[in-house]
Amino acid sequence: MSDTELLLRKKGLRTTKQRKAILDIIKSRKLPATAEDVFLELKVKDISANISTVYRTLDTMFENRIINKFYIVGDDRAFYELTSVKHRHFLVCIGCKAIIPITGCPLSGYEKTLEAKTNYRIAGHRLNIYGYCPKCALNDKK
Amino acid sequence: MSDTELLLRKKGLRTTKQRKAILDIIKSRKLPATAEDVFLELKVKDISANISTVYRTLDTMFENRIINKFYIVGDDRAFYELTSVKHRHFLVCIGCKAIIPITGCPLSGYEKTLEAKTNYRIAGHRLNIYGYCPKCALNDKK
DNA sequence: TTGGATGCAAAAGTTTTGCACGGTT
DNA sequence: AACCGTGCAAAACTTTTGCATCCAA
Repeated sequence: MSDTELLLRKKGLRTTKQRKAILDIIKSRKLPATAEDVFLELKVKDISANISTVYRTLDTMFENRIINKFYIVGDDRAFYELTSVKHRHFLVCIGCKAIIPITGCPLSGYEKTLEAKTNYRIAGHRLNIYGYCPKCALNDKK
Repeated sequence: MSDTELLLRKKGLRTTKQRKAILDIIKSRKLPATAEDVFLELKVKDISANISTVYRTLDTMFENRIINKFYIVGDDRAFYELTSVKHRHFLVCIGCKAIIPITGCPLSGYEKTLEAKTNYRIAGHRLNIYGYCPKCALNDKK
């Protein structure tokens, strides 16, 4: 049984062709993907899956904490990535919208402080950093 | 001339009834508002403004850096707030979706480090922290 | 007066839903 | 066999756009 199938079973989810394919795509991506990205890659791979199935599957996986879901400023669509990828953040270019991962999280330790201060049970955080990449910085003097 | 009008003029924007009302609403809110929030409050105040005008106005203000625009996990709509509010972050309850502002930013200093490391010109960041508020933590043992 | 802003209606884009059918367990 | 997942089509929801009209400068 494949790695991907195990991951689904562990959560009590049925292992269908579509789910395996969608999860494999998410796993293979170096960067977060949109529902459309997944849908198009399925087509390229000649695996039939309806767009509503893609959304439902991504939603199910999000609820089962297999993947994260988030938004990036400048783009109104949801992005998805494996929750098991090493914790990281993204640096987003305001100009060309390119996103690059940043290694090292500046928030280690902070969550505990906050937990004590607020009495919330902290589950995680989402941080994106915005700026201009070297190329766009040249075109956009501000 | 009102404060709100000055803010618009400073950016070279025309001061219309709708723009003043929309900006006043954003200013009066303690927490970020959605386009719909603004639209409904306009109605309550009996100020006629079309939903497309609300979006266009918010967009114009976003481009002129009068307001910020961002998303919160669990809600697919855009939120807006004044850029001039003191820099802050939000703690979002995964259960009841309540959001509370957090004082103190754990990222001061980090951006300069990153600028040196990446050669990007950093403009800012967006951080949200997720967890369960005391009430929801009781109902959702995980 | 004139160019930018608004209202209206229609469309675009993303995401969700009802229902019948099909596939996993 | 029972139940969950999928396809399809339609709808819901958020956001954008074209165009005529209106209004601030």
